Amino acid sequence: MSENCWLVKSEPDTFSIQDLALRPNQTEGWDGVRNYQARNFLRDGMKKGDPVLFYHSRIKKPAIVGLCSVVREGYPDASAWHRDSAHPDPKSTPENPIWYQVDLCLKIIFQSPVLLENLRKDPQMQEMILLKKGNRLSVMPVSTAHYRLIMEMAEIPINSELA
DNA sequence: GCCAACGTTGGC
DNA sequence: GCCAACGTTGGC
Repeated sequence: MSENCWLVKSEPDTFSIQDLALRPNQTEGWDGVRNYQARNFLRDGMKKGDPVLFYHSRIKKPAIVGLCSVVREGYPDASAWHRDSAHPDPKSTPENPIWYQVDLCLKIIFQSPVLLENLRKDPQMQEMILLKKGNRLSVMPVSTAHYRLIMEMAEIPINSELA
């Protein structure tokens, strides 16, 4: 089992971590991503068991609000060729899929979410992709060091959810 | 293959 | 709600 850590963004008005908690098995297919760099992480990078931080964007206080893990590795995103998809892409077909997704299962909703503003204040966090100016990636890797610091900030005992 | 125009993201 | 930054598209 690999040890890579990730972060996914979601607008809570569209899909929040509370929505994830209500899904069967608290698991959801992470579909609809239409960016090649993010697609590559979904298709090639994310492995079963990898921890995935869940981030709420486009709200007053953007924050990392919880932790999930990858329960199914990259497979074609069928929403691309479904009629009423929110993100249709006629170039992607079952024979030649362009877009990929993983399945994510909820592990923890943080009692104390890690606010973006607090990450910005922390000198140890400045290299996070999330904090880079103009960053729009919705799926990105997180270093193990940053992951541990974030879990610390969220007051999650470090041994409880690693591995 | 350049680059202007466009649509989208996401912090503020 | 605004707008800067970004990725994609398409004319040339």
